[in-house]
Amino acid sequence: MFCPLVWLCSAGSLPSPMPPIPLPPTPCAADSTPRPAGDAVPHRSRKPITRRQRCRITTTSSSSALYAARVLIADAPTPRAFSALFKAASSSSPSPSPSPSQSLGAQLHAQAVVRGFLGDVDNTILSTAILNFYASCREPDLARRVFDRMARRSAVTWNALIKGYAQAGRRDEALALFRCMRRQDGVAPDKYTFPALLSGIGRNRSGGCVQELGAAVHAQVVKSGLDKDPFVGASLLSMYAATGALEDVKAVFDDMDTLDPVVWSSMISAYVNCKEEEAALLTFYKMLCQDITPRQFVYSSLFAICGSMSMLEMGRQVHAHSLKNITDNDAAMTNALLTMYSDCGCIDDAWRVFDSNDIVDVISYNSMILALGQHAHPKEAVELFKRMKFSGLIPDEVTLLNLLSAFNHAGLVHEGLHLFNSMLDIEGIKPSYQHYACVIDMLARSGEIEESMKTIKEMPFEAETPLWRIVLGACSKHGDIETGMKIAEMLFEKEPYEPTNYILLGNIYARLGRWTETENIRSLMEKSGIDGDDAFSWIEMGQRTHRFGVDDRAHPISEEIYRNLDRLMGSIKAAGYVPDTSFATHSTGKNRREESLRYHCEKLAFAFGDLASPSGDTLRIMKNLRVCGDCHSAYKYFSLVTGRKIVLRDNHRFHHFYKGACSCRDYW
DNA sequence: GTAGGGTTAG
Repeated sequence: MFCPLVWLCSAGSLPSPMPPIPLPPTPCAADSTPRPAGDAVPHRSRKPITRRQRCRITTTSSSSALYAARVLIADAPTPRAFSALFKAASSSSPSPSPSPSQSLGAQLHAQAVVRGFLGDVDNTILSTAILNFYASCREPDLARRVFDRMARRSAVTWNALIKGYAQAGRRDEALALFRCMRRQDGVAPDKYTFPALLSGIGRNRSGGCVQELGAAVHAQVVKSGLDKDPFVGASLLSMYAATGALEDVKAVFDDMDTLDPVVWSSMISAYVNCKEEEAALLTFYKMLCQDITPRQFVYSSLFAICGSMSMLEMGRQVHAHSLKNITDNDAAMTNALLTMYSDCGCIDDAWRVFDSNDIVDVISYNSMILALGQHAHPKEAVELFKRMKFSGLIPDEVTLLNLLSAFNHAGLVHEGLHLFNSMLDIEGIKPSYQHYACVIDMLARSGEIEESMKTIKEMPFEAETPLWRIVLGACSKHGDIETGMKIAEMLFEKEPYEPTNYILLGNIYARLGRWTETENIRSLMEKSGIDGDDAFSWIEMGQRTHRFGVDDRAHPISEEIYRNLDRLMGSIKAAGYVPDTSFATHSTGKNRREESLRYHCEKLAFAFGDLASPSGDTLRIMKNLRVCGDCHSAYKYFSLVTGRKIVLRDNHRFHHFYKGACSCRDYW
């Protein structure tokens, strides 16, 4: 049986040191003779460094740090000064290509060698600073080279190297180092070690028994007496949240007995990760009751909850709350706010947040392009993409995916294919599986099923079942029974218990009026005990969420809702609505099929909203599955006869109904 | 010379 404690205490060995290698290129290669400490390289000016310049080294961007570094080296070229400079170089964010901070660090490293600062046996502090610099740049192997050359290593040295491997996603090497550290005399894991190690376990969920590893490290935390430390506790919470172990998350939190804001923030985010939105909100209220002022991180999590659940009123309240407590702008929080408004169906509010944002980054643009695509504004998405490039920001793979998705939602196949075919040459981004999946979805959805199958065969990736399901859905939409059956058979083999596969094939038969086959599939599902997801819709009204299933009569004012729906159906029929019984999935006669469409959940939700809100108000309705074609038609007429704007969010996108038309132009 | 929490796709 696996024993965490035994595992952690096992005699794992530190990977053997690598052979010595040349240090990073030095700009002073010609002057490579090490100089004793304090022997300064000749310089042009010796202006004394000011207090403000020293401060800038540790607090500001790498370009300011570089300037300050030059001044400081000229002024006080001591090992201690170099350590401070490496700290400045480490503070900027890592980048995959050689960044200014990396080149600055490499220059400093060379200077330190040239000046002989690393020849001294007692160079632990400076070497650790250099090691930490490479670790921060996601270059753990370079950090390891510095580590291997050190005569003495402190706990700080070990911690920095463990962090380097953990943050680069190299969990096993981080763990091997941790085991080695435990065996060293005079060095013991401390409150810095565990956060570094735990972040790596949470980050890398592939391979090994992640939960057992986490539990093993947790046991070591307790053994070290650090389980009450807020930094260690927050790391433990996040690690357990990443592995989905909510009970362990709660146990750690309950044991903490802390008022530390980051621990509360981690707890809220853990609930969000585990899809426990109500518990997250409750924790937020408890946090406020403890007089802890929330920071940006907390609001980001709350906006994500309100968006995912389409709780607009709650979202507005949280937004107002954040305005009272947060004075400094933060890109991530603002981006979360933008997405919250979009997810709640308020694309105009999302625009307002985007336009008023002082710090606009790649994710801001990506989020807004995504929102515009989901709300059927492909032209604006393209304009924003151009604006993004004009501003100097470089689009990434998500940008192109979101833009492709905007074309897909609008059925702009030609534009989508043009972007896809030119993305490597023009934007320098190689299409990933997701880009292929989006294009295949676009082709199939538009009726080009043969072309989509050809693309699946030709793409350099193996198609996964969700992608096949998308094409099967398109076969249902376009009545391609031959291809649909082939895909369904393959899917039944791979996923015999996935209900959607059966439902989609059943829908193909139903839409072609082949009721015998439809019933056969239905009885096969029943015999096999396979249950599909029940469709439901919901609407926020009077600070409450009202949920409706199909033919649902559970609502307290159900009778009034049904009466209103019957009245509305009469009105829209008079205006020209004709029920589309091809969307009914039962074989019973035409009248019964019409009846079965009448009380679909999205129609009930609209009838309730119409009853419960002042005439003329916009109604925002959500559905957990794709909107039914007949309901889509009915909604257009609802908007016509009631004069209301209706925003319907389904599991894929938004439909804006107004004056008898939908923003999707009947393409979805 | 070292540490924890948040945002974008499908």
